[in-house]
Amino acid sequence: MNDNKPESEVKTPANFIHSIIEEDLRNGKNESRVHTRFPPEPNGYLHIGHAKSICLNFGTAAKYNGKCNLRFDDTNPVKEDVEYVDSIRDDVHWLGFDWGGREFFASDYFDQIYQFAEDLIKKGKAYVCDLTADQIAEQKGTPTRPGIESPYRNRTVEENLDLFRRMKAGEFPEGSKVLRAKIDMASPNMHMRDPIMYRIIFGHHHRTGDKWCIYPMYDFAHGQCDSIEKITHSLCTLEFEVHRPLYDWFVKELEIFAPQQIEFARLNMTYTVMSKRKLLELVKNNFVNGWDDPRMPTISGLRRRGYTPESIRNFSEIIGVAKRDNVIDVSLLEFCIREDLNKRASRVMGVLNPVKLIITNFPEGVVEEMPAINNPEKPEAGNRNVPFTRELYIEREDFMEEPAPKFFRLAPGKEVRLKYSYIIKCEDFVKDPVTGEITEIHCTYDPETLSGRSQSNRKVKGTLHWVSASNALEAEIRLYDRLFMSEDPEDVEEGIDYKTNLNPDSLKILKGFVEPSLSNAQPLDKYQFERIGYFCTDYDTKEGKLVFNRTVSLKDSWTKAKN
RNA sequence: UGACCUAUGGUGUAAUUGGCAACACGUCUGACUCUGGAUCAGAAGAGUCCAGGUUCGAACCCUGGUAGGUCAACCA
Repeated sequence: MNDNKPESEVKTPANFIHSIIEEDLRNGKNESRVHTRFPPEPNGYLHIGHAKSICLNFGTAAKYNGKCNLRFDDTNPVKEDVEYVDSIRDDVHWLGFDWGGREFFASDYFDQIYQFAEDLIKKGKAYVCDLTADQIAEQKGTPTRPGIESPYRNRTVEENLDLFRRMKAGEFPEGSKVLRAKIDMASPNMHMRDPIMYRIIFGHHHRTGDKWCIYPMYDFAHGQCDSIEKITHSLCTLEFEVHRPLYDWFVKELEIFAPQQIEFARLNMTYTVMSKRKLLELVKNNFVNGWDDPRMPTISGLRRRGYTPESIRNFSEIIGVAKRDNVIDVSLLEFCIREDLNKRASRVMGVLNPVKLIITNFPEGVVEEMPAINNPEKPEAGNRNVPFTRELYIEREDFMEEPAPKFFRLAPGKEVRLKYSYIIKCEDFVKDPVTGEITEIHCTYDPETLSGRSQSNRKVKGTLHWVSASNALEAEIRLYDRLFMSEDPEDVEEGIDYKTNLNPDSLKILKGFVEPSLSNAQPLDKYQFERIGYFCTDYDTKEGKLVFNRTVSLKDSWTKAKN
């Protein structure tokens, strides 16, 4: 019973990261500051897994009155692109987070990082190595076998400094030399075996252009950037756990501000893939229609699908943060969007798979305006009128010539309520003699069953949605389903490609009809098509052409009972 | 045959630091309903990876196993 408690007093779910932070706060560490960062590499679009990280980083900062920076980790010019920078900014912003002008790029710090490298050389902790990539890999050893030391390991400080400066000056070809940290080739941690700090790349950088021909590796950039920005808690995913000793080593040797790296388990979800590499592959090979295809787990895809920022933030909250590997059931994501859209989406009527229904005792040419409630969950959303006429379309599925048990809908001789309208009775139907398809359903209506009239409270088992055949708008309906058929698409036998698990029916395009109130629907407007599901207007909608994407279906106990 | 990490209902996350395993999703009932939606009421489902130990008492501590994950890119 905390109905009267202000939001801030409501207990928020604890996680191990917040426990660590609260401990730090108690100890007055970092002057009790909390400063996080979200550090994407601009080499792809953000996905729902990033959303988890974004919500964690920005959410944590907000919770402890701290700050969160947006920092692009752009240390590899051959993979990165401004297109991605722009999409990342849009997505983080759309999710509802603001970095208050603290938008940084690792490349902003290249001068400083270069200086750090020289500092390490001068301390005798780094050296220029002339080994080839293959040789370095070879001499690195394996997790169970120690590596061997590079023959260049003991060059003098002067020689190293000279060589490194000449690397910077572009005197050596790509791949001919690297700068390595001098740590321990026998370390059980592979990352401590004289890791590469700088490599030569003559690519064009999206921000620094051709200024540099040497670029720092992740390990010699990330922690340094964190330190420069005085990040207190550097949150990252589990695979960086083994990098932490190196992260700490650089910070210690450089004698610079020491952020604390904390690792958490990345998000996995059923029926989808989450690696940028695979998502890029799906886009590049046209298995989907771009990064923002509504079937993609990208933030832009979810947006186009009709997801709201609130639902994604809530999802991130609900799934929690821990260190064990996890696979979240997509049904939880679907629950989050249904819950949100149930409260906010306007109800409308749309018929996806139409069959004509004629009310034989209703006058021709008459249009009756039926008042309809826009959102029963939100009375202030008001009402609208829906035109009712003699000829309607109803859902083909809502009629059965020979009704199955517990089928509460229309069948010969049966009565049903037309939502916001009359109770009708099925008198007859017309069937195509060749195809066997039902082409027309003939009904009679009872005028006294309209709201407010004498028989309006009569109970019938089923209520159907409908549109007026003469007034409805044609619309393209895109029904999206899960992208993959198997729960774990990547779980394939040796030699089998995960793409064989792609769901061939993940997109079905229909021509349907919607009520005329939708004539002015704008892209991303969200609706509930009564009894069917939540839909949102697609970007492809333009004057005279309506396109709706199905976000998620309504829970459907009839379909479930049928099977 | 190394290092590091992890192990709690079908799924995910808790358990105020040693005190009767809780919440959410999902599943199943029933009520209500002009959405087979929503809402409401209820149920089933784990004895916490295994084996020992400490303790009046262990999901939490100790010992030893087992299983899974990560690490050998001039990627991040």
